[in-house]
Amino acid sequence: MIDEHEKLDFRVQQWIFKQGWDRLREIQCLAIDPILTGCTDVLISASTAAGKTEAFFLPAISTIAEDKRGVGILYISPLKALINDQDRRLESLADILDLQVTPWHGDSAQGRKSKLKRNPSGIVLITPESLESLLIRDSGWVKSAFQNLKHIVIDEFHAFIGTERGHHLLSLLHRLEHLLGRLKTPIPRTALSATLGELETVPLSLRPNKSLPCKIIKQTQSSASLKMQVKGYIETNTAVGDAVRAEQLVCNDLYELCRGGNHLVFANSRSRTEILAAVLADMCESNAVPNEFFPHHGSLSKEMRETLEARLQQEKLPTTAICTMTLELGIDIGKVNSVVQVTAPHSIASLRQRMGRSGRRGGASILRMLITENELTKQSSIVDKLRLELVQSLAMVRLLVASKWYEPADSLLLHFSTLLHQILALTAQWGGIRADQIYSLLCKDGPFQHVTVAHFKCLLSHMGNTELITQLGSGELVLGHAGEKITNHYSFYAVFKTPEEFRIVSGSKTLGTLPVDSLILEGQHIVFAGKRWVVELVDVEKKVIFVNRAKGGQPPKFGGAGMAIHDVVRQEMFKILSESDYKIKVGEHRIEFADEIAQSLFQEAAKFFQTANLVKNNFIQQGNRTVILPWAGDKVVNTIVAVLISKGFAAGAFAGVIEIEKADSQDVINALKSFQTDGTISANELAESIPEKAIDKFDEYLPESLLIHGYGAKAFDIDNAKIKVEELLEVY
DNA sequence: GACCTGCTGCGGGGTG
Repeated sequence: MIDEHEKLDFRVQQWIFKQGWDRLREIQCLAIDPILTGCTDVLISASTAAGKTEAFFLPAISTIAEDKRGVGILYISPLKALINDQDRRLESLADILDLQVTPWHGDSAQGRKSKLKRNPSGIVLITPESLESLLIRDSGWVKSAFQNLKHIVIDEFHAFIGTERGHHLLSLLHRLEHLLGRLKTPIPRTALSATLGELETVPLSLRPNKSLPCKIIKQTQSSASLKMQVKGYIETNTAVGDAVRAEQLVCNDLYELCRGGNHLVFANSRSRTEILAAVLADMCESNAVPNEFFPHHGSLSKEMRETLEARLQQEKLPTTAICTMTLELGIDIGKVNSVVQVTAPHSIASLRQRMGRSGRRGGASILRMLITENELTKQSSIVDKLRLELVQSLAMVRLLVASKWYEPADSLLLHFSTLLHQILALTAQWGGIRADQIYSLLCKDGPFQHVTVAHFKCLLSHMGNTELITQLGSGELVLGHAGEKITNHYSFYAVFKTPEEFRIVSGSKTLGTLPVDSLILEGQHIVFAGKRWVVELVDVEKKVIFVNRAKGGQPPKFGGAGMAIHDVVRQEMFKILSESDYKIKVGEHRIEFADEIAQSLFQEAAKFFQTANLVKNNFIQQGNRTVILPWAGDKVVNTIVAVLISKGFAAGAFAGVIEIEKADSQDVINALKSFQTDGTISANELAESIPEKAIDKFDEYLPESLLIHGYGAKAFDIDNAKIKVEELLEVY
């Protein structure tokens, strides 16, 4: 392995020598053979700053050093900022081999693009959207410029897996291989990712038709350790809306923990990011010290974000960024002293990604979680009594540390919105194309393999009826009037959309706005602005949700909406509550990772859990309300809620706990028994009663039947809901 | 009380 580098181009070896590296790292050595030979896909999984990019580029560049006709390497990134970073990092290596590097995205220099158009060669760094625009507008040039393409590499691959954009990317790569006549001799793909976990499933996400094998290269367990702590806070009954006062305790600790060093504080929402940054800046001012706390999120200007990124990277002044997921991906900010997570993380995959941002010079990663729970009153909801935000956080730490598990992509999604986009894109690219060609390219051999011929026919005929496409006398399909209009606008290229917001209105008063990507059913109970509401009417046209006040105790602080929590996380929560123990076993020892307040909050929750006998008691009657504790993921929970609403109950779910108003538990049990035995309710049927089903960008152009089908597959899981209901009913 | 990502071609005006 020591001499592995000698297989690289002589000039690449010289470059390595000039960097002062005494030897290549393990993943870099392991990547040399598979990338030089080019007859396999490669997945490189290693932490941030472990040299993944070089692991790909050193051998890949060696294979194109001699033959410079045409573009040799295509690098694809989810972010423009990463392309700019990569352009800088490749400069010296490319210079030594006299290779052209061209960043190609919406904001990159026109001059360098024109130069590539005249003389295509070297390395192109591009986004999926820019690649789409090249295929549609200039596929002839792409065909000749990429004729000699030897490698495709995808950075931050986990950011694409399971998403609409990821499906778009797979479709683009398949269309590119088709255009270049390389379906039989596929161009090897390399995926780079820092997210560890179930790597065996990833090759299928990289090439669904398996026309090339995939070599997995994984960083062996680094000696770097992880230090983590969960800190608890109790919020005394603050007036609702006094967000600043509520965050003061957390800010006192943040000030002590972070001042003087470089840290990232992940706050989960833009508004909380702003509040924390403002409170901390005020604290600096009143203590007469320079401010070193700054916000970073998607609504801030590019300039503000870049200034803060540069300040973090330079490490000249102590800096703490209070941020959302904008600082989660691999933008070049160097490593920080520690990472702080305020409020429960949304997924273990993102927690792992955030954690990897700390750990300087091979030292330990340091992660703290600051979790605030409400002080209990007589009115407190069961979500508060069970301290579910804290319990979820403890469960996620355990899964992160002990089991190396992370949330897999939902493989049941049908991606009809993206399929419609790709039909339009293919038609625009080819000018005219036959239906059977589209079907085999996109569905049979491409990434939309779940789509049946019947679905595809239904979609095409609807697209014909709505003038998105038109069939010529020859049988070929071309763009229709509506299709021309959509594809001619630059907004066509991206498959994801910025979600529209619905106004929440009570009487004549607007309470605020809510993105429509969450489940909203008429009759559903929701929490908004710290109060309980029942949805009366959804006006899809005007984008308004009319609500009325609902009675029934103090609403829970946590879990009214948000990202879907996975089954495995809820089961881990149930496990630690029923065992009254969250500590992590290592050999004979049990590792404590919670501070005193978090420990006592957990004990409170565990005691409530035991006293109410919640191991067995799945249906709880509280006055005229019934509460169900299914300990299941949100897809199953949402399915049970929708089933109950379809049977006339007023149901809602918070943090995975189902609450049914004005309902006797025996009636609820009977309703669930009939759901289990009558076998008539399908996901499509539940989806039909959803007022607004158009979630993804091109959903509005889908025929109603496919819209329902796609929504049903995305929101509901009848099979697993039945299994869960059977479990719940076992003792009843 | 979620969060994030991306995009064309052209015309007009200023600068060297």
